[in-house]
Amino acid sequence: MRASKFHLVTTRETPADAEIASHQLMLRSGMIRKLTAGIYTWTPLGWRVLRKVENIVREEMDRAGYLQMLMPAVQPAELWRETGRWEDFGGQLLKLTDRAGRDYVFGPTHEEVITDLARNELRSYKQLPITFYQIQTKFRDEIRPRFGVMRAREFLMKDAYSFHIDAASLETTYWEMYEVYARIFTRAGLSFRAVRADSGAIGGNASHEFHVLADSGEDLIAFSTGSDFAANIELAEAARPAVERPAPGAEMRLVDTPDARTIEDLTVQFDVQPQNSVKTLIVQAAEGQQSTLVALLVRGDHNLNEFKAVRLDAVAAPLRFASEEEIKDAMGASAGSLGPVDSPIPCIIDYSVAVMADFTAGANIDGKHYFGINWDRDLPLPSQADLRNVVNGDPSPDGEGEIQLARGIEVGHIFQLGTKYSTSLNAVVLGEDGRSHAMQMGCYGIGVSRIVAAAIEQNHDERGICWPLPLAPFQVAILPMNAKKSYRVREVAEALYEELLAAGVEVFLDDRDLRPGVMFNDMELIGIPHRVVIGERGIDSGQLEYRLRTATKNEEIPLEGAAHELLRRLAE
RNA sequence: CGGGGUGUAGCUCAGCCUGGUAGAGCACUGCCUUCGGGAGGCAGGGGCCGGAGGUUCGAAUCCUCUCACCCCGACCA
Repeated sequence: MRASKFHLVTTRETPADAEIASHQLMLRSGMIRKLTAGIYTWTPLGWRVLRKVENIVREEMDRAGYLQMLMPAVQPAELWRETGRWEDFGGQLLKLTDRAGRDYVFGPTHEEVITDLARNELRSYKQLPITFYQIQTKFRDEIRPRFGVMRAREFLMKDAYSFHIDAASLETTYWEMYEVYARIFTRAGLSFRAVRADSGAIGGNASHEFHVLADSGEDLIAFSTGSDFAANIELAEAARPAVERPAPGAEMRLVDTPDARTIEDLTVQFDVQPQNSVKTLIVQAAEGQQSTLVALLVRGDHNLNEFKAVRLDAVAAPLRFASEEEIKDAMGASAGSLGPVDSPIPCIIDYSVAVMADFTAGANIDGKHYFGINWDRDLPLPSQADLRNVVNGDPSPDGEGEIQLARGIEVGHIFQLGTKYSTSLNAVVLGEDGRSHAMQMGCYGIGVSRIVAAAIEQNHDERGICWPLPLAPFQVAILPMNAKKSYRVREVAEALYEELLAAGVEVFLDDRDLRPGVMFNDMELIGIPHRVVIGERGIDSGQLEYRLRTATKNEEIPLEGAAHELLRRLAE
């Protein structure tokens, strides 16, 4: 590609509304343009990268024998009513109405459509197992789209669906897909981690997420230093403390703490360590409990894990924190002065709270805390559960090694759905036994457009993007210095360009006749991995200046046979 | 959806408090000089100041209402 024929529009200044590196760099390099909140145009530059990701995904899916297809983006409401998701999917579902007043959705996912197809097409276990996939635009009306294409409302997704006669077959395909995903992210040149995940609202048994590791990631993932344990923090169990509760060492006393509403206030104003205090959180109780609210207690330096909390029988689903008024009514005190002593509502404490002694908690009297609380002596030990997020240094739940936390960007998610959709949509086949069986299903997603942003998060520096070679919009940039004045520079640049082009290399010739600094900065911003500079000096000495985007120093390659040398380096 | 904020040229922003001819830098067009890390000069094009009402002789500026976008919280590829 010649720069003069390409649409390259870079900016020096960072658009005001871009927060994270990938969003800023995608806008500055001109890869994307915002049309409206959470909806983006991919320019020719961005589209080249998006297509690279898409091709890797397609090639690996095809190689595994999965069948590509294309389903409609606009789907009739009836199907969604059949599965109950017309109501259950919530506000993220974009609903449309046609001129006759019929309802539709713009597909946020395609379980309904594929299962409808499957119930009409699949009759016999002999047709199973089978896996379909598509790469298509999805729309989810996110409450708060942000970070550019990282969390867009309209986005490109690869979604796959598998159908099976039994759970064993589903499991086989599931793990096969796990391997295919690992190959895809490896080929894309990404550093990633597969972790156990909450199967959430989609339902089903096993589920794994694939995360690209990046400090700006919105998810926390936990993995073990001593084993292959890896899980989303939502799911990672906190090991029960191995220690016994120490004997009481202090009297319980009521202390005036008028200005202490948070654990931090307590540690600043009094001689209290966060790990020796207790946080009391009030949530809605499940139907039929003795009280409408329930108190959840975690150590002051721990955080409540809402996914664990909501799974407790006593707690209402979905999780709802009590309002200020509800707290005041039930407890007689405001948030900030709550605790287990004389609590009018049931308490559930985290395992780590059960082994605390001489600890501090609110007194359920505004502006007062109890210091030196001890279970059994001052109040009965309440029921216990795993309520908290794991933290760095916790023992791994499998007993091998310690927990380390890292930030990740979720780019893939695989689920074993079971028969959730095949049952509600009556997708059955005849088995070997001559009877009808609801098909077992799996579903498997990859955020194709999100991968582009995630790759940038993981691969950039102060100058711009550093594409992994498989994702780069162009592999080689040729920068002629002062070409207008130098016939030789033009000749050499053109010859090298043509030679690389003929060899099938995606090469970008910057023939814009700009000042060198502008070209260098543009090529570094858009992240082309290999760069060759052609100038009079180099031609005289028979050497061309070469540099890898991620390198800090120039190298020289011989002018004679430069194309071959570049091809060799590209193949490395 | 709650809480906070911003809307002035393609981009980054000033001007608004204290009403009186709409600005800068970058980008864009032409010419000249310059030419190995975002050059300089000259000349230009481009804005119903988000929109609608109101106050006023006069509104980007003050008031009311709207719309859009961004940030902080719960969801997801």
